[in-house]
Amino acid sequence: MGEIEHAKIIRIARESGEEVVPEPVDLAARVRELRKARGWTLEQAAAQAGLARSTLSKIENGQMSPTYEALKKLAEGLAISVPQLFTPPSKGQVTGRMAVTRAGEGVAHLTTTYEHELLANALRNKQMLPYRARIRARSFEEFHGWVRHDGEEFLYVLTGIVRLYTEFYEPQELKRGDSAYYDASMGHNLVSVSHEDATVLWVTSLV
DNA sequence: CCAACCCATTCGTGTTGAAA
DNA sequence: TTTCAACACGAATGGGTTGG
Repeated sequence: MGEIEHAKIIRIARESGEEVVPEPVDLAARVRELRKARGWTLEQAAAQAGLARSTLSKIENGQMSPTYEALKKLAEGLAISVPQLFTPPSKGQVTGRMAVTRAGEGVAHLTTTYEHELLANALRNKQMLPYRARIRARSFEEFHGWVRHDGEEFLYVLTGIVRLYTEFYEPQELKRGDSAYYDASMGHNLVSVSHEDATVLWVTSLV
C-alpha cells in the first residue's frame, strides 16, 4: 500500500501544473517579455545577441520581421532555443518565485510506510518535489513490491538510521548526514533501522 | 528649474535578392 | 539591367528620470 501512496503524491504533484495550450504568440511581445524578464535594456540585449539595438527595437514593435539569422542570434543571446521564441511562457516560468515553509508547517500526507510532510506546497508547476518524511516502515515486506516512478530522487537522512533498498544495488545503511541520489525509475524502498523512526529529506525531480 | 543622462523609437541610408 | 521591397545599421530625436 505504501508504495502506491508514495507514487500517488508524486503523480498528483506532477499533474498539478497547469497545462500550457500552444497558441500562436506574436514574436514581438515574446521577445520583449524575455528581455524584460532578464532586466535588460535594448542595448544590453542587442549586445548579447549581436544585433543593433534599433533592429531589436523594430522587432519588438513589429516594425520588422527578423531573418532567420537574426532569430538565431536572438535566441543565442537570450540563452534559449529558437522554438522557445515562439512558445508562450508557461505560467510558472516567471522568475523570482519563492515559497517558505516553516518547520512543521508542511502539508501532511500519511501512508502506512511513510509520513510525508510536503514542503513548498504552495508553489505550483515546480520542477522539484521536496518533502520531509518519517520512515515508519521497518521491513522490506511492508511494501508491496518496488516503489518506482519517473524522475530522479535525492535523499538526505535527518535523524535516525535508514536502510535504502534499491533494485540494482546492495541495501545501504544511511545514518544522519548521509545522503543518496538515484534514478527513481529504479525500484527503491526505505525502512528505518534505528530505534526511533528515522526522518529524511527527500527531493524528487518532476521533469 | 534645468542640465545631464539613460533608454527607446524614428529617420535616413546602404545592401541584397527577386521580379519585371 | 532597372526597379522594388525588405533588412539592417548608425545617427538623430523624443520621453522620462535624476541630481545639482
